[in-house]
Amino acid sequence: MSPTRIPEATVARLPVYLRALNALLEGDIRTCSSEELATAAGVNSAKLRKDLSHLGSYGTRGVGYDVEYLRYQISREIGLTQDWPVVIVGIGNLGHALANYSGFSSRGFRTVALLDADTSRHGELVAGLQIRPFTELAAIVREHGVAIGVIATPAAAAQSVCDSMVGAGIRSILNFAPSVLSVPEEVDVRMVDLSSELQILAYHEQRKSNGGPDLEGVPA
Amino acid sequence: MSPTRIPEATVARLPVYLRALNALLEGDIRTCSSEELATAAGVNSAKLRKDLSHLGSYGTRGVGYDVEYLRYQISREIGLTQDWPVVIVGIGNLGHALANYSGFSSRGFRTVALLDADTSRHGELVAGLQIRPFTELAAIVREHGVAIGVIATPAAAAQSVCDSMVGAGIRSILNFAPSVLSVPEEVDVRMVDLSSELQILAYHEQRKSNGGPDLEGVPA
DNA sequence: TAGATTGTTAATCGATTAACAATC
DNA sequence: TAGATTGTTAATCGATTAACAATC
Repeated sequence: MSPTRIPEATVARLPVYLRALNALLEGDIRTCSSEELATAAGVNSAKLRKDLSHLGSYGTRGVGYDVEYLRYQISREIGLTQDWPVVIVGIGNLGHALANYSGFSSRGFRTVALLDADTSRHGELVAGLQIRPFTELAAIVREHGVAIGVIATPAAAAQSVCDSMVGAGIRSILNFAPSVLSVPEEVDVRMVDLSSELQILAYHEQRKSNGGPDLEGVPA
Repeated sequence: MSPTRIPEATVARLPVYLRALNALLEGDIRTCSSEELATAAGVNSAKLRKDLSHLGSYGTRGVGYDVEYLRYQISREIGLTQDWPVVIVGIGNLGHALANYSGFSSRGFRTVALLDADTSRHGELVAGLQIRPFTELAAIVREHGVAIGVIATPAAAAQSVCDSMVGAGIRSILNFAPSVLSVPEEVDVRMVDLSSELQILAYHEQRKSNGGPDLEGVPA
């Protein structure tokens, strides 16, 4: 009943739980405890139960959770029971990969157009859709009611593509280009930086190799 | 002098600062204040200064930071002044995109091999490298001292590829396949889930459309 | 010296975790 | 009733932020 504010950290884990529930269902597991689901999702069970408690009370004490039912409740909470038309701009290798990515064309999301500025690519078929001119963006957004745009262009083009998206009425943008985007307050941008993750790994790897707890590898 | 533990949240932002510093340098800006750098990175300046204070004292009060010098210090902290040989497994569209991704072949990282199980792809040239059989993994890891492996295979293959990587001595894995990986304690896995981000956007978008502060859109 | 801006302090806020009462 | 497991409480931990003393 209450449109409770769900903590941001919890929201970020809901997709992980959803994936774990799907994996359980594929293994024909119909019921699970918080312990089992937490293991499948790679978190600890106290955190999982706390997270789920923000959505409501969808388990049964002494028994556990009905996998199918919990999956539905999480999907509904995220908004995946609605239809989300998506447009992808920049159909290089990454855009191509995204267009084919199962998570982008399943449950809730529907890629309605692939746009690229390169005229020589127009008409080319990718993931069952023809690549179309970037200039058609506004018309496509209007026609399909697109609320989410994905940017997979080179960094140099990203801000200008972003501006066009905002101008066309898109208020949620997923940015794969390695550049910070300026947007009006009401627009939500999420940045996925492929190389950041690699750098974070390198940081930890370096710590492993170098000093154990009590500095080591210091030349005499 | 002290090998201070840098907070995880700070580590995750260092790549962002690095990118912002690179952008400033490209614009021929040699000096910046915490305020300017924070804007370029998309964070607030108090957080930036707090983050940088964990690395050391690399600014000048009343003046700001030397862009080049700060960039070097952050690079060194992350470990990018070392050479990190990387191997990518699974050369579909995503693997292809990663192989060409600038962040993967610049400053510190060096892709030494692209592997795929599909024999029909072997020998194909991608980003200047020939695709090689997955069976050569162990030999390549040994030869080049690979410490970081990237998985860009379909979900079904990911765990088995991961096991082979661990067996070959890789201790840091970046996983783009949508599946949770089981690894020994000493192995570090980071998961990049392309569709999670889309789902998080959808959640917020849904909130925007539906209820303002005082529930709305409730049918009478 | 006056102005600017860092690096640090301390207060606040949010997230995690263990423990357990509620209850199936 | 006994056993199991949720949902919640409360304590701990870590991250964020504003404010300002230090200092260039």
